[in-house]
Amino acid sequence: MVSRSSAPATLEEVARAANVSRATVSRVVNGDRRVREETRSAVEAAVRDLGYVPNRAARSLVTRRSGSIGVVIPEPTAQLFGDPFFPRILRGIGDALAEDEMQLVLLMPQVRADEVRVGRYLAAGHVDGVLLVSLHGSDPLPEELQRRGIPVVVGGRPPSAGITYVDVDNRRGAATAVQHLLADGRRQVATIAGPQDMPAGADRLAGYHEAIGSAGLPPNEQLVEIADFSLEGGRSAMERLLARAPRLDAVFVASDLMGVGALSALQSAGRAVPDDVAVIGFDDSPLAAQAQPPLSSVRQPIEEMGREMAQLLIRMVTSRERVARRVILATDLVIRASSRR
Amino acid sequence: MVSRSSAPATLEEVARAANVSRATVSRVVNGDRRVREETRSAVEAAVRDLGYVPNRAARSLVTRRSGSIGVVIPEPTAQLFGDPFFPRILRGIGDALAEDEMQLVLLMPQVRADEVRVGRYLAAGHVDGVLLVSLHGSDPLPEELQRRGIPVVVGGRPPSAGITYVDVDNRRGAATAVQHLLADGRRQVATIAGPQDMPAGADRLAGYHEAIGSAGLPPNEQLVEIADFSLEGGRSAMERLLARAPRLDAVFVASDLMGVGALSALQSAGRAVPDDVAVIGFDDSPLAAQAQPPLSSVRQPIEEMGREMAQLLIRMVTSRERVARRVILATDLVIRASSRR
DNA sequence: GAGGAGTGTGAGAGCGCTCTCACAATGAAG
DNA sequence: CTTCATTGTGAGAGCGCTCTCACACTCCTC
Repeated sequence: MVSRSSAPATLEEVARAANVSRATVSRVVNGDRRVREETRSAVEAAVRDLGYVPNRAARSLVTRRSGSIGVVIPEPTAQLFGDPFFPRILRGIGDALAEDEMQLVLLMPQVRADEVRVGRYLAAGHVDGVLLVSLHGSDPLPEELQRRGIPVVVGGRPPSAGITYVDVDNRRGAATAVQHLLADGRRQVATIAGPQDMPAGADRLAGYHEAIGSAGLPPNEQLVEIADFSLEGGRSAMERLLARAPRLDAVFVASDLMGVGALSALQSAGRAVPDDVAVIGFDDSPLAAQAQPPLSSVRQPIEEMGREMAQLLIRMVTSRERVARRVILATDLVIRASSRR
Repeated sequence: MVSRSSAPATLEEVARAANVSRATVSRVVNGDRRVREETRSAVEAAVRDLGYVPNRAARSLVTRRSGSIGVVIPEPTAQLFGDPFFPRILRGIGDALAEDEMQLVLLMPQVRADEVRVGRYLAAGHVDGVLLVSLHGSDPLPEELQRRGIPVVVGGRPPSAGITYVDVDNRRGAATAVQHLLADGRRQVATIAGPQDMPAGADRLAGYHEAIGSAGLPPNEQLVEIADFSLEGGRSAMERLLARAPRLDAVFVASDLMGVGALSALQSAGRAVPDDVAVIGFDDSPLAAQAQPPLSSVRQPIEEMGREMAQLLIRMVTSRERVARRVILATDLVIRASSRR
């Protein structure tokens, strides 16, 4: 029966009810093994009766751990995708944190001033560790925090070494997509790449080049266009490619949003997909499945990325180990009508 | 100069450095006016010198306030939109909370079991208040928390009265869109509505009916289709409408995603937009502007909604007032090519 | 000049918890 | 039967902060 009294129960009260000391209740609550089975069950009964829930503040005060971790997602990253990247990675993070009863404190700096404020906040030690999801690689925050001794895990490849991070295997994912196109008999495989100052953009282009090279084909810069990950950007990049290399018979597009733009440009140009031109996107966002024709795409394990980040961070926080690790998650190629003969 | 010593400075140390008592430092830090100007600046200097930051846990322990509020976004809501509803509302909330130095603790229950866990967590008093963003109206959580004396503000119209909430004026927004179509000379104005168990879905349909009625037109259920807020749902709903009422000359669609689906169905059916059929969507998501032709839409002030929710909650937390309030935010009609002759 | 009404400051209790240390009780080893 | 671990438990000291209360000073007012 949960007590209906206004003030929540304290350790003291539970101890009195169970006829033991505060210390013993604390042991039971925190899973210390050295408690007689009999005592333990008496305490557990008292905890249940009084509806006792430990006071986080009091616990934090003595353990010097807040039980919460900060998740920093700069505004541009949050807005970037039409597809639900943002909720999905948060979900993965949230899942993993919930298992350890850790709180997720969300921070979304929008302007430079916010970033400074957020940095100060994090450095003040209000959280036990920090997860940083950033698609642009230029953020100085992770190194700064690391220098102050605050555990940090970055999502996506960070600019500098020495920082623990989790990334999707953009390079291999892209290469696999291109290999698929080549195996299908396509010979003029173009690509619409993302911004080259973003690791995801650069890595996917590298994967494209790698696959082309491995197939023994000569590199051809006429077949490469850089765009900005937007639908409109994809459309105009496709138009430029068609103008420059009218004989292309396939295109690997570094995001689904751009892929949908490319499809629309191909349609306007009277090219049939996949008969004249095969298209493969990246992200496997809901958009891809709903496109006309449905767009083949490289699927990223976003939730898993979040979960992995959180788990790495928790390990750093609890073990105080400071070895930089990196985890690269594999992608899956999802074949749909846009690349099927 | 920020101290480089490992342990962060405490009130005690600041007090010693400034040659005053702990109480006085506390007064300065918390902006108590009754401190001599001279004393105050001495304390402030010491704070700066030592890089003092108050320990949240210690403060919480005595004030019985955690300085954080919980934001609950059930998974389906987070995933629902292709448009960035989720980051936008969080951004509004985050902004308002940052002004009062409140932490945003994010909770994303996915399954029923999570909801129970989250409910327990919130009821345990680990947060000072709760914001609940839910598009489905059936959640029992807000009432439960309210009963336990925890301040709650809901985003979107909740099922029961007596709960403070912030909503967008879905009804008026829809009515305005339909009025615009009618004023343009359209006479067979259809609608693709959202799920009727969601307040946003029901309210937008009500707005449609209201505008039709106000114009003195007879209600015609042949012109109403219910869909599920998805692109594919919009497409097939449009097909059904065309089959049933081939002479329709306009359609108000309760979301942009469905609107884009409707556009594609109209195109397949050989209807020119806006010449044969005018289309207006809802949400003003990025999708709307990128559609072909660009889709007119009803813009919702999402960030403002988040900000308003947070401000209402903060007021409830600090003033301990428990009067249920409601705030309805106005929408804007954004006219694009899809409804322009 | 006595009494009040501020105003500025310090002493000290205590928020609810963890954790060290001491100690009792038990059993194994010599 | 002592000695020494081993195990189970309690006493008590804080963690860093806020807030009440008391007190020392002003500065008026009659």
